[in-house]
Amino acid sequence: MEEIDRRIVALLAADGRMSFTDLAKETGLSVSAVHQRVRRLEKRGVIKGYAALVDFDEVGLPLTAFVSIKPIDPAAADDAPDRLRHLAAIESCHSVAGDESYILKVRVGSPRDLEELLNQIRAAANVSTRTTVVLSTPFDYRPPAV
Amino acid sequence: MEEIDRRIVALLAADGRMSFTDLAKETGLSVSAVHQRVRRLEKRGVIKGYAALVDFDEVGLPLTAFVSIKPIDPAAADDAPDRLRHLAAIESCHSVAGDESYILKVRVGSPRDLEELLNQIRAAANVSTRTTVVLSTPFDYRPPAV
DNA sequence: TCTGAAATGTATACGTT
DNA sequence: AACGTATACATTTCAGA
Repeated sequence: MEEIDRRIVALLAADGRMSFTDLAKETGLSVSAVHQRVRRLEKRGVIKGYAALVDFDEVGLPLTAFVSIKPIDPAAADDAPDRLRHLAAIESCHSVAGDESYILKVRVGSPRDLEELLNQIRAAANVSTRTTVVLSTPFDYRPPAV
Repeated sequence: MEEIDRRIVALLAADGRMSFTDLAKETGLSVSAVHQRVRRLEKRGVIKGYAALVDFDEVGLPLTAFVSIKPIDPAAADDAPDRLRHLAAIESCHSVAGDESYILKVRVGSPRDLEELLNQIRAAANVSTRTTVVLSTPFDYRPPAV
């Protein structure tokens, strides 16, 4: 990818609502040229979307945890992501190298909600779970240095 | 927090560039009422910012990993986050319960870059590291169901 | 905290280079 | 690819309820 496109991506990753006017100033292009480039980056999937970054404590989801999962039956088909997608408390699902097969990041309101979620995960995907509770988050969602 | 504010937060978490006009339609408020609420949510820190979601494969950062760290000297002051913040490849830093003290999520271009980053982490924070490489990401950055 | 209207600023389509 | 212009649309501010 080319220099100006990288710059546009970096600027929007850091401020997803930056106006085309400001992007034009930062890149030295005209507003319409920037506009074209952003639309092309969206269409090509380089920019997959935009999100507001939310303070989870403020919206009733103060408990974050990492949940590593391992199949109970290693011979069974591995469709865990499809079986877990409907659980909205799971923010992300990464397939990983190592002893376990996936690492999930989950957000819930309370330890009780976490307990219930773990039961749902185990039942839905036929897996065992290992949970690491997050105590605090010094930083998160930092934009990539593209 | 109140019903309409929750809805606004959920809508912006799912589409960070949604216009005030559309937010007004979705919530049944006037444009200026929505506008006021969004500004208030931003000011109160419920909405911490906005980000474009980037395809990391497309911007030259195809390798993601989780790095768990543990202090070499357990008696030393624990200022690892401050010592690691300057490393842009670290997207997030969570203090966790369990055997290790922090879990970092990192993005790099290649195994060689990962090796170098791990050396920087160990040197900067005087920690040992345990790295779990991400093979694929079935889903990520899902908006919270506020 | 809301509304509606006015003023300003931005997004987008289109024609041109 | 990029630019400039014209128009449509969105944001922002403000007075008043």
